[in-house]
Amino acid sequence: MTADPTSSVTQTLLQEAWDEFRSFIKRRGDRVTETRRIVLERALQRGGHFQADELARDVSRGSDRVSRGTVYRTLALLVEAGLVREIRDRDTHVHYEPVFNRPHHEHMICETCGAFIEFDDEAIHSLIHDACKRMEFAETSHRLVIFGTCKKCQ
Amino acid sequence: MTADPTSSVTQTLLQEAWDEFRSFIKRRGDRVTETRRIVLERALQRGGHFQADELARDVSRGSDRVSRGTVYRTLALLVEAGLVREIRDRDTHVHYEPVFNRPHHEHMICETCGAFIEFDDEAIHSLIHDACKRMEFAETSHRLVIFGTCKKCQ
DNA sequence: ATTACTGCAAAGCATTTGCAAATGC
DNA sequence: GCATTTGCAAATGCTTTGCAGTAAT
Repeated sequence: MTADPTSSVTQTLLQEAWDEFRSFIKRRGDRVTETRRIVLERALQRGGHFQADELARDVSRGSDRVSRGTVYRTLALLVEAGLVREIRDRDTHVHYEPVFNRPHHEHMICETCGAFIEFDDEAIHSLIHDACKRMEFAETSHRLVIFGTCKKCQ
Repeated sequence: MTADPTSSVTQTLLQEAWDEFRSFIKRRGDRVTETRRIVLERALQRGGHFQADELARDVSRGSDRVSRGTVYRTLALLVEAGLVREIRDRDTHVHYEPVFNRPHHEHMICETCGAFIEFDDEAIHSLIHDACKRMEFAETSHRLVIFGTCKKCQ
């Protein structure tokens, strides 16, 4: 149901995300800038997961250039806004994943080809919820990663 | 059921761990050294989680001094040997956790005080196993982390 | 005797930061 | 006009590496 192969992010989705980001920025009394719009756009356009440095390199070329430092600063802002989330699983570097308008899901990581496979399981969530209750722990979020070999690589 | 408050690692456990590490080293045709024994010992003595740099600092003082570089190299070896595992959750830096003779468990991380709370849930494992079967994914390991607020901090 | 291991200090590298210039409000 | 943001480049801090000396087999 995606729009077109080159950009998996529809214009409408981008618009909505930008509206949300803008409102977040204003709520904090900060400034809505073109630079921030560009970073958000490029981050969402990457689709799947990406690294800060990767995005920084991408954005440092072309007409809409944004400096490395600013990419890092804006990414942190996007995380605070809840539009992007940090993933720390594999290498030393933080990976990011857009969360805007995406349903909750867990990951399987193929140790052979590196693929991120998304899946979800209501029953697991429910058990996690129970475990928190049992331990008297107030959950804000959780993360489940399964390492192994994907179907293709077996 | 722990031995004494100052070191939660019994002498016997240390001995067993060292035997296992030694056998791993020999199997690879590498060399069994005093330095490696010291790093293993200090790593296990830390109990809970620790960071490489933390251990390096700890070990760089006192009579049994081991250099920073060697700590990192030995830690990598311990991971390969399966005596210690890497945890990448919180900050940019890798955390380590001894796995020798410790039962599998998941973590809850308190976002207020930073505590690592360990818990386990057979039912969750079983569902994870089912999910892998469904997705035709061959699991080698998994990791579940729940973020939130612990009982004390609520 | 060989070959691996260690310590040291230097190099790497993603990320952060300080500061002057640019920009939003 | 004033405060925030940006770009640039330099600094940071953990981690890795090269090399000469040391130790294990």
